[in-house]
Amino acid sequence: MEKGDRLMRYWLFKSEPSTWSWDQQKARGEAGEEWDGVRNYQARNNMREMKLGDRGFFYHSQTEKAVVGIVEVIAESHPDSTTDDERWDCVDIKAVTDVGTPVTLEMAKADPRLADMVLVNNTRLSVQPVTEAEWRAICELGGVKP
DNA sequence: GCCAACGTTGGC
DNA sequence: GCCAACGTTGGC
Repeated sequence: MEKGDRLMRYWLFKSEPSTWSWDQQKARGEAGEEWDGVRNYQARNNMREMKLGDRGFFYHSQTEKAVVGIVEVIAESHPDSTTDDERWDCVDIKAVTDVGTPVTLEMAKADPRLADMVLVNNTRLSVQPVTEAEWRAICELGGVKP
């Protein structure tokens, strides 16, 4: 492997469907959308780690509490256009595919492979890292090719 | 609608 | 630099 190369990483983006839903994300198509409005350092730091082509789960909080889609990072960290505050950056993501069987929080909690997943243990973090093993497990539960 | 968990702010 | 107060998030 060459210098600077790095394996694809996996992430999870959490959104309230009433604020920004998977349908809205899909409607943006290839153009994608800024994942703006994040005002939490940990979540921001995770976005700063993201590279083009990284994949992520799209999670609906509140009413649905389930992973409903898969997204791809199409622009690396840049200033958040919704604020002049220089502290806040964000990435752009586009919808890649639906998760056929939405993977609910309940399902994630019930699966021993996901016992250490951030989603299960730190419910409040809105942008989270996902391990490759967790990625594969969720994809399997959701009926998606990883 | 409530409450627990957590992050952030501001006074000292 | 500590800690209490406050605000927000998200599961139930």
